[in-house]
Amino acid sequence: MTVMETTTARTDTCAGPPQQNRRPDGDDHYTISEVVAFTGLTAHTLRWYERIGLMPHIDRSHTGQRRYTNRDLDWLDLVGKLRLTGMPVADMVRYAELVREGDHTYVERFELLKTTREDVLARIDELRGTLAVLDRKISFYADAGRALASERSR
Amino acid sequence: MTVMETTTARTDTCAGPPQQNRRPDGDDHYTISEVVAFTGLTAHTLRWYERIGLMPHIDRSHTGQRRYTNRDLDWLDLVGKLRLTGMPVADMVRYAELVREGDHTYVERFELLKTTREDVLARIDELRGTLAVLDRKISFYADAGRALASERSR
DNA sequence: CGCTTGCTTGGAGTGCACTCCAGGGTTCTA
DNA sequence: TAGAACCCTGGAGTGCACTCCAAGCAAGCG
Repeated sequence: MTVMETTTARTDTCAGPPQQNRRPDGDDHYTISEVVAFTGLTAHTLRWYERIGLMPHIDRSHTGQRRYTNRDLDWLDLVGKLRLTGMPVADMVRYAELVREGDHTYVERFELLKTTREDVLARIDELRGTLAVLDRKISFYADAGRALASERSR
Repeated sequence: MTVMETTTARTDTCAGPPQQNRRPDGDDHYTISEVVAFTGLTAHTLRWYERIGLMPHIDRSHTGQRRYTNRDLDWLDLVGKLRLTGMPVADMVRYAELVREGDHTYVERFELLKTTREDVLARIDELRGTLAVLDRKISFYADAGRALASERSR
């Protein structure tokens, strides 16, 4: 029995609600510019992701142009989320390698996700700390502004 | 009447609880390596901050070595917080310029702080979104792990 | 006094994550 | 079938935020 089928990569495409405007599985071949429209990334960046191993090798048309699938879009969604966490690209490449290597990397992937989760929580806490400082300064400025206003109206 | 005294910079040093191990105002002269210990920044970075205008000109000893004051440390605390928000250095330099320019930049500083606050709130929300995705994947992996375990024990 | 450690400078170098370019082939629309 | 718009490649360039270097002066110690 195989818990995760690497060939269909269900484990790594459960990244959220599906995007709109997708074609049904089966005739899901998107050009690079369509993927640009979906993801907001540039074509340059998409090719670069592929070069550095952050994307699997993308299918090609008979003339060599890239044709992305729904699965590729799902993967890009996940990558987008991981990028938002501030995870370095090198770490995402590592994760992509683990996925490619198959089921036996399960534990390492799990650990990586949990570590990332902790990092995100820590970052949120950090931001809450800066928010407190910001609020203190903002209310200081607001008070100063009120003092200025009453000064002016006198 | 002057709402904010730029010379004492009270407005820009209310950044939080004071650091430990500081000397009392009056004989507060710290070498660059002491400031490194306080802030966690490198000496290179401290000099670079000064060069780009993110720090005011720092006092010098009779031989030309930098002597930081408590006020400088307060400012570095604030810079550290702003840096944690992800604010670009160029924007922090802009803020530093506003402080140097005096009271008439009050409104602009206020706006800048409020914008930063909104950015931080948006960033926290973004991170919460990624956290949701991460949690979904993590629980997926946990379930897969349990399935694997029961498989093994059978 | 010599040695180690610390500080000074301008300018060059680094690592990251893209971003763009030249020079070509392909696909779509009128 | 022509022209516009799109896509391909390897490699070079960009912007940010540091980070380091060389060469020299200064301070503390045995």
